[in-house]
Amino acid sequence: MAKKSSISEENLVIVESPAKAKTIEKFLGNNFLVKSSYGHIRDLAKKDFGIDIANNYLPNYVVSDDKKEVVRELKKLAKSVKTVWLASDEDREGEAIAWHLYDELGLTPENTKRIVFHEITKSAILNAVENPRDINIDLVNAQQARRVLDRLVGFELSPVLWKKVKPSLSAGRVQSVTVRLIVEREREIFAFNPKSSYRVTAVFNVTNADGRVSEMKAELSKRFATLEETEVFLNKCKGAQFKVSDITKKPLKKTPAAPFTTSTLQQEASRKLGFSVGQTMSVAQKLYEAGKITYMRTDSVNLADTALKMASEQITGVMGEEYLKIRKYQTKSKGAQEAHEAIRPTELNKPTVSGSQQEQKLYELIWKRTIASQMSDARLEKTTVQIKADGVSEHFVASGEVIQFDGFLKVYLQSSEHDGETEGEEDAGLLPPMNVGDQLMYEMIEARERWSQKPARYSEAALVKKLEDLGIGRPSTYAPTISTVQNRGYVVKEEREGKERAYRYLALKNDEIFSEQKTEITGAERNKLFPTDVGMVVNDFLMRYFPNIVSYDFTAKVEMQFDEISLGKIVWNESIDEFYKSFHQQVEETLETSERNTGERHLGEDPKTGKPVIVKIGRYGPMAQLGESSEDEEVEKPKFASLQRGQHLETITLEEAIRLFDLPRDLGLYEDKKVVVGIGRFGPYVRHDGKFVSLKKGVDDPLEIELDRAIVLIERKKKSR
DNA sequence: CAGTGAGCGAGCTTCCGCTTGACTT
Repeated sequence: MAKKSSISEENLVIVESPAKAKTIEKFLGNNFLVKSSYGHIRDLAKKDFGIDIANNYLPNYVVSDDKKEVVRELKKLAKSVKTVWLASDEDREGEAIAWHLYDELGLTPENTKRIVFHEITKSAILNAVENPRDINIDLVNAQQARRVLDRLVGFELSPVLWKKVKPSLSAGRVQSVTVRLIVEREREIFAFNPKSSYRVTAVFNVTNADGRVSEMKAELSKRFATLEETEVFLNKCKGAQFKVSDITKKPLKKTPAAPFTTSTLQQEASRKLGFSVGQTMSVAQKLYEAGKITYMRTDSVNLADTALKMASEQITGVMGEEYLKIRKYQTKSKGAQEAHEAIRPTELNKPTVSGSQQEQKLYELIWKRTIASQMSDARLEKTTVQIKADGVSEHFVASGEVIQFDGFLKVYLQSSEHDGETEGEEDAGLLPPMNVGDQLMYEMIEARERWSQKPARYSEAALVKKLEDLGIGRPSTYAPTISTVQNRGYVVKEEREGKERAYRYLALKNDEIFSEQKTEITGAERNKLFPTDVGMVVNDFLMRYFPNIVSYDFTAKVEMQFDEISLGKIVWNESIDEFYKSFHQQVEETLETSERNTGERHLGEDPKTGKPVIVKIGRYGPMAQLGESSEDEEVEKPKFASLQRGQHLETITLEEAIRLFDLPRDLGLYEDKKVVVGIGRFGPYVRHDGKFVSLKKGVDDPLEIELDRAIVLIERKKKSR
């Protein structure tokens, strides 16, 4: 429904989001016109930092290009109404938006009111209108300090990298710590030394009262460090009489998780639906714009009273009173500002929704999580059975769980913390009935060599969780930050194939021990974040010269300052000055004293020519160099070769680097024309008769490929056209 | 579609946090 002439209204309400504006307009009477500012309308100018450092860090704000039109319209409307209601979010950034609007639209105290609400419900909006206040200038100043600090750090640090590492690179309070996390995790993995031990499991036959026999799995309570110990144990088990030595039953309670925030939604959508964080946000945006869910960029786990009422009706109506338990959740995350509700369906009596498949799936996930958060605990009984044999000191343990009341599990299965793991717990089912003293025959006892797990590489969603734990970044920046570090070439999201690993396997059956060598695939990765060479070199540089900025608690420390500013206890530009004086000196000193950092490594000498072999970051990325450049015309110029996919400055060996200079390589003649293999701008290729055939990664290695195989590829290409 | 890597210097790059579309293949 189009509004009547917009000039006739007496009140103009300005919120941040247009979807929000539409909803709110319905709650307010005809006297109110509701418009959106589309977020911030101004930002620091680009040139000269946008800050007059000598003049108390006076910010120079300009209306952003894409907001000129918005500001023009708001200005016009503001003039035509009696009262302008600034209704941006109640957090640091929202308060600043209100202040920028006030300033830029030329408002006055007489015609302006500041209102806030944390949920988009009729009662919350009407209540806000009843209780206007003034703009909180201390909170605005805290935001200015935040903005100025980020600009100073980003715009002073990035140029240092341009001079010392490579042009166009970037550094910042958030992105540089993000890269650090990934680099350090990669090095932990590289340094990790897996240790093996033997895990022993057994299958016992349990005879029921009616004579039926069922199988029961049990695990030995101890792992053995060596094959010898394992064999000694299995020998002891030969002919041993196993008995049930103990049965304990313990009640177990499971509690639902809090409703979704941006970060937890990204994590669950990644685990259960395989979405990237960017994908989750754009699908959620669609649902939000269609009015199907509440705002998707939030750090709050709170639900509006109206939502609790809807949940209560839905749960009691469909599942019964005993499934209902209304709960209030508290946020645990550092620096949460809770300007919004948790992410929930706008109407809780709709378990499904129309739309694309992705929208349907994400919506259902949100619906289930929201409903489950207001449901009863699940009650389980956990049974643990101990099994022992005379003369054997170690014992087996079998455990089972029985659900006595499913509670919230009826709608929502929480996924485990393990990344990549999908829903469901261990295969703990029901145990067959038994009594202490019962004799059990073993069907089989197996021992399998197992390795300790290396630390897990970050997925996008796991990285977001880590950042949130450290209080770094905000709901609106998690997805963009992950794009930035990839766009800068610091991080890549990749698949890695696993490697084969041999392990020992022993089995005791019919009192005989069998031993076998088996193999497994280990270390395969899908959609995980890896640091690039540039990422590592930049991180090492920052760690050496700016450890304070890339420290994990830098953000937490400055946040404490911002809090003080927002309480009016300290003056914002004095706080910035204290930081900037020493930081700027640090920048100057680094520019003067630090060497160019290209991650250069001397691998040794080429045995054929005696020339040195080095690897470093060149203009076009990581490369190897054979020989040194020299002023002397007599001396041969050095040779260069790019590193291949999967090769890294830190780990490449002399032999691998030397082989890179074998390219381009003559394979021989085919149809009287030369066949040459090399690496070009677009990767490895085979050239024949002026035509190129690309080699697929992981299929053909340019260093290994033979003439026969190359001919196959050439012929295949000929046929395909 | 199929290398490049010296050194100089012009002119450019760059931050974080609020919001949506606007562009196509």
